[in-house]
Amino acid sequence: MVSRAIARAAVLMNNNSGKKSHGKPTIATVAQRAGVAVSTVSRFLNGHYVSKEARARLTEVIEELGYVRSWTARNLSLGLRGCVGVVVDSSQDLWFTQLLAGIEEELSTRDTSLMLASLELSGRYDPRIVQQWVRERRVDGVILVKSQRRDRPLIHECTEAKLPTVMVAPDEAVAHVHVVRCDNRAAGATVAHHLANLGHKRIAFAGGPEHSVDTRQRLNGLREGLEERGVRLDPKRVSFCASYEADAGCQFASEILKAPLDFTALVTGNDALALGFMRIAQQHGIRIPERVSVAGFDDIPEGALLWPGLTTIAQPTREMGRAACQKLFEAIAEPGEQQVLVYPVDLVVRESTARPVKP
Amino acid sequence: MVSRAIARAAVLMNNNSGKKSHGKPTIATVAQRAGVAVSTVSRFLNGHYVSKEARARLTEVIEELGYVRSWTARNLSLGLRGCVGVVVDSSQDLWFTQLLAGIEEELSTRDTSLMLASLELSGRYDPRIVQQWVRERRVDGVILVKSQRRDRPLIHECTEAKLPTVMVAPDEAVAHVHVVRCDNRAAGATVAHHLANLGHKRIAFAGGPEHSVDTRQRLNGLREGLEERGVRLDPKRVSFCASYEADAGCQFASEILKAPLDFTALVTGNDALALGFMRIAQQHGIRIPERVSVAGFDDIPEGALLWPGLTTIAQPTREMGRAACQKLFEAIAEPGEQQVLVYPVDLVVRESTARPVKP
DNA sequence: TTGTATGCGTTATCAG
DNA sequence: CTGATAACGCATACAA
Repeated sequence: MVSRAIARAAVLMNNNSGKKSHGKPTIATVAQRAGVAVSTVSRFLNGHYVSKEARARLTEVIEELGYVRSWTARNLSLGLRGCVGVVVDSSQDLWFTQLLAGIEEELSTRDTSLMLASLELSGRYDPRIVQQWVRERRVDGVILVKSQRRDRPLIHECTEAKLPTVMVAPDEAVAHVHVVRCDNRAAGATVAHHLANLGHKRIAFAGGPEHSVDTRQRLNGLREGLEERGVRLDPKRVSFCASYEADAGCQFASEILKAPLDFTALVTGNDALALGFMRIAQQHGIRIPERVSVAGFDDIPEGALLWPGLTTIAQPTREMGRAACQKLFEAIAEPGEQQVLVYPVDLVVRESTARPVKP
Repeated sequence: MVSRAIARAAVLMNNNSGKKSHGKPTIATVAQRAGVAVSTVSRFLNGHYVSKEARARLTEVIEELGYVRSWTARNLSLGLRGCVGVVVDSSQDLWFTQLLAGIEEELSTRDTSLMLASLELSGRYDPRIVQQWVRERRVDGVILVKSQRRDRPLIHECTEAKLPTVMVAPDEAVAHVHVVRCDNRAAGATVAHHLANLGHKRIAFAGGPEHSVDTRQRLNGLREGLEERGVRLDPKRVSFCASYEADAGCQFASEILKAPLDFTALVTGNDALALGFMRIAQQHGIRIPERVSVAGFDDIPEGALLWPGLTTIAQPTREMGRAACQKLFEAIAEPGEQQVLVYPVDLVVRESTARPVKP
């Protein structure tokens, strides 16, 4: 007992003068300098009850010492990791990089780092890394981006482990997790109105995979939007691609261009499909938008880079990234109700759509 | 012997039974179950000296308990953060996202997370977040991607703070840090040979900023490569853009297209510039590659998406990301010599280059 | 409101 | 080679 008290005294001595550790001031240094207990400092740092005088003294001392708290220690004490996981099919996805910017922004305000996981890093689907995260609880929460049907087991594991989870733009109906997405139906309707206003009557739709919720909602929006303008979307002109990749758009184009085009405007399930279509169409000498107008969804940056620029629907992607992060932090702080946040979309008109030469 | 071990185990059991842990097994749980001290377990985990028997017993117990070590605690003890910083102008940069994939890959093998910082997140240059990182030592090291002249103060702060630093594809001459980059001179020479082989004699170069090291090296490589084929690069056909963005490429195109083209092939400082040029050229009805061949550097994914596809020089970007990460970990483990890793490049031929119609 | 004492899970030191 | 124990820096019941 006595020896222990002495040891403690020695420690305090050390903290006082020599700063034996990394040289950086700790909560103890601050406490001592301010003449209060460490717990008071801790309470102050976390915004709990502290007397006016102590508060003033502490702000002063902290400033003076240039003290910054150790989040590692805090996390250890709290049983946290100070790190959230972000999961996406491929970090190459351009829409995702915009989302990432929003996440990054929000993360930088807290002291939380992030771990990235691409489900398809090396060409084939492999969710094991993420499964490790949840099993070993290497992250305090996860943001699942654009998850699909094949991710169901993964999602299940997250909820099962009671790991705070936020899904962004899920292409699946999900429950028991926060969701941040855009208004796909409105997006479809907006495109519809744009094309109808230009005078298009014969419009085709080339979606992503048929079971994709995004595709279905966008298609519904398109159909309804056209009907509102008295234009009918002929089911014969509706088709689906195998994926959302540009390759699938190329394939669709190669297929459809075997016969003469019987439509004046094409709406695709997303921008990548549109770009793929445009690439092949141009290769075939088909002029856009003179011969056919093209519109997509997502507003990926490439759309603005090529000629003609792609008319598309923009989501407030960065804002959605920030929101996802905020929701995740809320969920980590106190697991509560699951919310669904729906964001409005915007039409971006570029050169790929124009009045039809002959309706 | 045996009975003593058992007795000790019993005591430890008692000691431990009162603990209110999160239910997860800790190093102590493992130690008592295996009948050894925590320090032995720790040594085992870190690959230090442990007797054969203890080693065997521990692997067994750890497997049995499903024990996973707490990296938070480890970092606290080691004075680390378990997190590296990755800094780039804009996380939207497509070349960067490929690099990120490599970094991600390497990070996932260790238990280290990452913090992202875009120097130009909100439109204007703002290195304050990164400065905070180094001052408060919120990261164990940083990877600086494509840093430029304006980043000099930042780099200085990093080295000053003795923060392990790796630079990837720096566009500046730097010392005292690890560097991972590609062979820009060879890249230029490779393009030169490709174009010369196609029969081009009148070749133009539109670089990035004039002081850019990348641009200068690529230009030198191009010039030398052409000379090797007996083609002279006319200085009148060499110009520089204000930036490496597509916009600058557009601007260059608008400018140069005011007069008739006096060259049959254009090499740009990077792919983005090439895309910008192509967009405007096509808008002006200039056919690529019939009227002018175009080649860039970097092999960003968009280059393959449009028509005609862009001929370019590919870097082993992902591998470079992994290497940067590895070097950083080495530097964190033991600060030592600064190395420069130079990676070879590859020519990717697409549709934007062809034989000139009339040399 | 403040202070005391202890826990969080590892690693490092140093004596056996 | 192994074991006991002091850091690491912070949070928080509990007592005052």
